[in-house]
Amino acid sequence: MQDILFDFISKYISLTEDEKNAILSLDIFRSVKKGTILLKEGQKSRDCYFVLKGCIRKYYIIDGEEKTTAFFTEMEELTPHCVINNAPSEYFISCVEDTILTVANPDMGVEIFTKFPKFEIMCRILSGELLAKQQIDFDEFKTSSPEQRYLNLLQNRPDLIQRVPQHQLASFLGIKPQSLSRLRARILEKSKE
Amino acid sequence: MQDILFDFISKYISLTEDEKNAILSLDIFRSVKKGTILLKEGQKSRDCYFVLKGCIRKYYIIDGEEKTTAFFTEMEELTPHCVINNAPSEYFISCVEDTILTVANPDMGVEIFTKFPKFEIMCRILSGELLAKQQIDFDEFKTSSPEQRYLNLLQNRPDLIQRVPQHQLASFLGIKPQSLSRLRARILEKSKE
DNA sequence: ATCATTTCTTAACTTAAGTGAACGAATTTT
DNA sequence: AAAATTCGTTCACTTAAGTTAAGAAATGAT
Repeated sequence: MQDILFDFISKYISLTEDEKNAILSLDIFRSVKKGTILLKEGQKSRDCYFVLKGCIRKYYIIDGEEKTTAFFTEMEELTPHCVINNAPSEYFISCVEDTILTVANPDMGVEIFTKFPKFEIMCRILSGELLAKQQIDFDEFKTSSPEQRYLNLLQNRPDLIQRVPQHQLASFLGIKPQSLSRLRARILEKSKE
Repeated sequence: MQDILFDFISKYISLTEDEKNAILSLDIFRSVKKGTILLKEGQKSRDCYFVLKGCIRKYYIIDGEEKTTAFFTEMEELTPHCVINNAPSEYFISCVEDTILTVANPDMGVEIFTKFPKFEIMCRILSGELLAKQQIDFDEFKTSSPEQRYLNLLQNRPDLIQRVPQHQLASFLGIKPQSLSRLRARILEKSKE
C-alpha cells in the first residue's frame, strides 16, 4: 500500500532506502470509514491529505446548504487552506467512500525538508503542476455552461459520476440537484433524436 | 522600478547584493503598450510574467468569441500553461493597459536555481500560496451566482471594474455583456428602494 | 424486516441569463 | 475632422436554472 505512495513520489524524485524509511517512520497511513469528517468548519488543523484509495470531498455550508466544491480521489493531494494561513477552516472535508490516505503536517515536514532537501524540489514541482491543473479547470468552468460542464465531466472523470451522490455532483457543477436531473433528461432526449 | 520586484521577493527570502545582481544581469524588465499581445493561441512560449505595474489579461477564443478568464495586476505572477506542459498555448495573453513587467523563463531559472537554492524555497512557498488563493477563488466562483460574483468583485477588486472594459469583465464573471449591464441595473434598482 | 431518512426525479411556476437587434457614446483609423 | 469600428446599454423574446412541492427509490437504522 505504501508502494502507491512511493510510486507516486518516484515520478518526481528518486528515493533512497534511507529516505523511504524516514517517511515510513512518520507513520502517516490512515484508513477512514465512509462518512467520516476529517475537518470541520472553524477547526484549526495542520493536516494535509493524500488519497491512496477512495474519495474525499470538500464542502462549505452556506445558509444551511452544503456546497461541494471539490473531490479528491486516488493520487490526489489536498492541503487545506487553514493549514496555509493557520486560521480556522472555512469548509468541511469528509469521506465519500471508505478511504485510505496519508495524513501529514508541515511540522513533520520541517524535519524531512532539512534532512532531505530533495523534497523541496518535489514540492515545488508538485504545487506548480497542481496550480496549472487547477487553472485549467477553473478556466474550463468559467467558459462553459452547466450542461457542457456535465458533458466534460462525463469525458474526463466518468468515475466521479458513478461514485458520488448526485446532489453533491450538482453543487460541484455549480447548480441545484433538480437542475442536474433535468439537464440529464435533456441530454438523453437530445441523444434519442 | 526593480525595487518593486525586490520588495516582493523579500517577503519570501532575503537577497544578498550578489543575488540581486544575478537577477538584474538577466535583463528581464519589459515595458509593453496597451493592446500588445504577449502570447497567442498555438504558440509555444517559455515566458513567464510578473506584473510590476499595469494589467494583463488571459483569454480564450471559443467559437470566435473571446472568453476572458483572468486578469493579472500589480504583484501578480502568470506562468502560462504552455510553459509547464511545453505544448502550444490554448489561450492568449494581452495587455489591458500600458504595463511594466518582468519576463523570465525556466531556462534562465536553471542557472539561478543551481547557483542560489534559495529560489527553490521561494518558488515552493509562492506556488503554494497561489494554489491556495486560486482554490479559494474557484470555490467562491462555484458557490455564488453571477450577481454575487459581481458584488464580491466590487468588494475585493474594485479597481478591476474601473480599469477593465465591461465585456471583458462580463466573461470573467461567466456571463454575457448584456447580462452584466442588466445585472448592474438590477442592483441599482434594488439600492433605490 | 420494517420504519425512517435521505436521495433522486418530475412537474409547475418564477427568476435570471442567453440571443438578436437597435441605438447612442466612445474610441480608433484614415 | 470625418468615417468607421468598437463598446455599453436597452428591449423583446427564448432558454435554462432556481424554487417549491410531491412522490418514488434507495439507503440506513432499529
